[in-house]
Amino acid sequence: MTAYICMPELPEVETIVRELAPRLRGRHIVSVEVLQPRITRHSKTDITTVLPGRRIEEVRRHGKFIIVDLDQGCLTIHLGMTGQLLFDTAPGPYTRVIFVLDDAVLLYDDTRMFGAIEFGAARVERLGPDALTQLAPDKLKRKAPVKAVLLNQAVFSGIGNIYADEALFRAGIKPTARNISRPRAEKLLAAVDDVLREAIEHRGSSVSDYVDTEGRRGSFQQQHRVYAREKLPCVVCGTPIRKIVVGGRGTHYCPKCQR
DNA sequence: ATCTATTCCTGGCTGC
DNA sequence: TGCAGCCAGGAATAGA
Repeated sequence: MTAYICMPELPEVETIVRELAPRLRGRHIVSVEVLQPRITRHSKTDITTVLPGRRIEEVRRHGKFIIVDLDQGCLTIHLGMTGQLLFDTAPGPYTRVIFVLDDAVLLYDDTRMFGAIEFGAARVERLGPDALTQLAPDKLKRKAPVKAVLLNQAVFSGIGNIYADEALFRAGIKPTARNISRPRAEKLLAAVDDVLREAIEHRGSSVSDYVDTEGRRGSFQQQHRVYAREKLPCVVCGTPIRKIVVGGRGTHYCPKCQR
């Protein structure tokens, strides 16, 4: 099977949570096997001893974090770059954690191991408000480049590299702009909300030609206007899209439409 | 307090 | 053709 890369940002995690919640709600965890200890590096509690016997009450999301509420405590999952949750699949070379449930086996696969699984919500508590809630424009007024502010999960949580670039394009704001005005901040937050909701409708963005067994995965990559479009013509004005580095991340923008 | 650079990790791509 | 070297990026960390 060809692996697909979904670059899990808020819309991708939301899509996964919507699939996961009805399948996990009410189930019990039978046993847990950690094949790669690095994945549980942030956990203060050994998940292999604390999880067996727990009942799953709910699955929800904050930013890019998946939160599995249990009858006692919760489990927090971050997919990093390449994390995947797979039901009833044979373990492969990148299977890092195996959850045996009362009616299924759930695998956590992750090639690059940037993802993390921990007992408790310590890291979630350090996050800013979820990017799909009502956001305060004044929080964007900082000295750092506005794109770096968008990526700062302590300011707003859930926006990653793809949707930061896409929202800045839609708002007509250059990624390197600093101390942006109130009207521009409001415009940018409206663009963030638009792009995230549209992406959720498309089940997120998938990078590569992979189609799963149901024939559906994210398709929002077809709507990308700047991300991964370096040197291609701007969809609005035809100017070649430029790629620079902002906040240590590859950043795509239209030099004419974004000021 | 805020900002910036570096680190982790590996598949896939580039170029010699 | 083969392989070294670089690139991608979310979040933690160290340093400014």
